[in-house]
Amino acid sequence: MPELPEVETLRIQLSQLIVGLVIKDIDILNPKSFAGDKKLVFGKKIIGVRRFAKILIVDLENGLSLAIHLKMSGQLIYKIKNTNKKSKIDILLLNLPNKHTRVIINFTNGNRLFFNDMRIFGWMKIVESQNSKFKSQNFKSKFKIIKLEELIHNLGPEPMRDLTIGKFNETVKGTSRPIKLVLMDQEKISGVGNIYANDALFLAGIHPATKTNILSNSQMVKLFNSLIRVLRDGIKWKGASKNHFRDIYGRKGQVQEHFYVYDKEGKECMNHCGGKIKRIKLGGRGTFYCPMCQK
DNA sequence: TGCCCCCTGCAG
DNA sequence: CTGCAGGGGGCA
Repeated sequence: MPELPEVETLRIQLSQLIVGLVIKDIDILNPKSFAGDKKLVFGKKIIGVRRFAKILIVDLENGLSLAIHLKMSGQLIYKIKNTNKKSKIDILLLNLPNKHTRVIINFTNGNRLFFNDMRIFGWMKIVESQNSKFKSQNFKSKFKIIKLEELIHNLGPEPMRDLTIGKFNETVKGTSRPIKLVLMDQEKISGVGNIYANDALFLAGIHPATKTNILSNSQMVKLFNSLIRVLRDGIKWKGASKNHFRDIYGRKGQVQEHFYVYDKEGKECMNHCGGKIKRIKLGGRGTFYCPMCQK
């Protein structure tokens, strides 16, 4: 579920909460959700939290990292060890672990990080970080350790961090695929998923099925600016929680209150153009647009 | 480049 | 019951 803004929301929160903590041990409740030898990170301190597109990287002091992908239904929720103080946040978290909890990271201070994932598409993997001093032969491990580089080297540039309008043109041009599929193709542009692709195309006034190579320069400029805008607003509103997404405290984001066309089939277009939002299927994914405003 | 699949659960 | 869900890997 999470796209770039949702994962970025978690990265910001996690970096405030878990950097400096030491992993005591890890409970793997579903083996499909965790890859690697968990013992390699026991007793290791967390030194940073990074994000590459929709992948979170929790860096450890020994040159290993925990890579996390939430896919469609993953949640990361941090719970503080029993406190006497009752905050609103505690009330939200009364029942964890729950039936969808797949992994629990236990820290030496007693706090815990819960990885919930209803559909079991998401994963946590132990990886060797770039520039790490970690030597795999020092460990008797039955698992081959993946390099972080292998996980991320197919990712295209991220719109906000890596792209200008010129580079955006360069990356995207030359294909006749529908523009929406190109926006969602992680090897072309990384971080954009179904919600933000739909809404960016609405803001840009471009029909999602438009062949990419017939877009004009001015349309490309508009699209790039729209993309940046929906992603930036997405982070500002702490992600979209139409379904599963929760922030690190278990709270919903606000983006779903600001959808332009996503999930609005049959509703009046918010431009008051008189059109109603249509839903079609593109690349197997639900696609929403205003037939009046998006040509 | 497009289609099926991985899974669980919910709405219609 | 069918179809669908913020993703993406593997296969023709």
